Amino acid sequence: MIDRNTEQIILDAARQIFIIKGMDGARMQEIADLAGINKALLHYYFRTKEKLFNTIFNQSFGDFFSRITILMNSDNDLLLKISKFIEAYMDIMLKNPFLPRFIITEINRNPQVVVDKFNSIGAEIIHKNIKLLERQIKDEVQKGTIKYIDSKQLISSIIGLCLFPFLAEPLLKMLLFEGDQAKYDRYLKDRKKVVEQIILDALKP
Amino acid sequence: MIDRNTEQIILDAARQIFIIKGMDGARMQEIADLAGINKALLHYYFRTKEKLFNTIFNQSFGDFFSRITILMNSDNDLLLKISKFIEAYMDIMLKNPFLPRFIITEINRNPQVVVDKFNSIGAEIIHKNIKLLERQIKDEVQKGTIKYIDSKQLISSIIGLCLFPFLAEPLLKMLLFEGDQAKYDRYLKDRKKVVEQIILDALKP
DNA sequence: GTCTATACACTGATAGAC
DNA sequence: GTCTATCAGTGTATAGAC
Repeated sequence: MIDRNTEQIILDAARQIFIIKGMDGARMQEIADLAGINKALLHYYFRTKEKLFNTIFNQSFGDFFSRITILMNSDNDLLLKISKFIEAYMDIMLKNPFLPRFIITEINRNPQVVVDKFNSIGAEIIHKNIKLLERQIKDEVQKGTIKYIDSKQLISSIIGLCLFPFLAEPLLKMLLFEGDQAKYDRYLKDRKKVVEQIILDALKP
Repeated sequence: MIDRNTEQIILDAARQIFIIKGMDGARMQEIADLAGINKALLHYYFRTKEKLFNTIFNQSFGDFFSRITILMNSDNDLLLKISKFIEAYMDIMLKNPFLPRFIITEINRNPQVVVDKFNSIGAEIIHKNIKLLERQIKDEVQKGTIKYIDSKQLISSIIGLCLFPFLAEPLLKMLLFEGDQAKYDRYLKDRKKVVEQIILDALKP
């Protein structure tokens, strides 16, 4: 009925196109060309462009969040947990540098759909983990182990520091590195330690 | 020849649509409807969709950078300059919350065009200001007034901390605030001081 | 300057042969 | 499962009347 190999080839091609051009900008013809097949076969496997897109988006989005959840699940000491989170998070992004922009772009196009997908993928477990992390932060603040900072501000700062270089890559590369890719890669590589340092300084009592 | 009033109405409508839906997702019909005119008139004023889009994008992009340039031009002491920058930058974004996502989305679609536009808008003056700021950072590091940090890492961290809440708004609102807009507005309002605190802590020798 | 009507191109989707 | 050919819908753009 379905050739898993062909299906995978289509998904790989679709992912590349959708991630760069987004749902609206992507063309079925482009995807077919990249996959080395014709349009009709795309529809044979996925019926509509929207279904194909949703498959890609759900994969990426689900992957994105499940990895984060795993990261948060460790029951380490807070500072160690944060350090490990930053390191692992940056590693994931280095392997999927277009993912953040893809998700943000799609959010821009249709925020509601993203919220719905998030809920269908497993909002509860993620919420639970975030609440847990927030509680941990508040406890440490209470104990005086770390300086006062609002837990939501801290979490968004960590993620923002990690993601921004990927979200704004072309701009930063142009503004700071005169378009030099090698220098930008070096910057990305160094980023882990910098983010860790900034966050730890911010928490030092 | 051209009714400046009608032109402005069209631009306002086009901006709203393009900023949310992007170049590919926007429809001329939608823009015409929002402007209260018909499609033909859009073409009378701007000939093509692409020209209309470029007008909007260049305005937004140019505005975005010229404001930043002005901010950087003050010859204050570094720490004061950074504090003032964060404050003014956040104020600009609070007034144009969709701007960062609009620019990132367009970058994703066509990075080269963005680079070209950047160069045509006035890359030299911006580069000059960035180099100046980098020099200032390096000098202060040298003098020991601030702790060592790579100047490019510092600059991107400041901007990232400011912009991320706007870039990822729907996600953050959902993940951290259960979709509560009022809470999110409060978070944004507090953000200035948090970013300032984080950066100043990172620079404390 | 502004409208209605329409031309023209493109793209998603399907029919049907192999 | 895979292809070629084709349809139907949509969207940009223009022609021409007022």
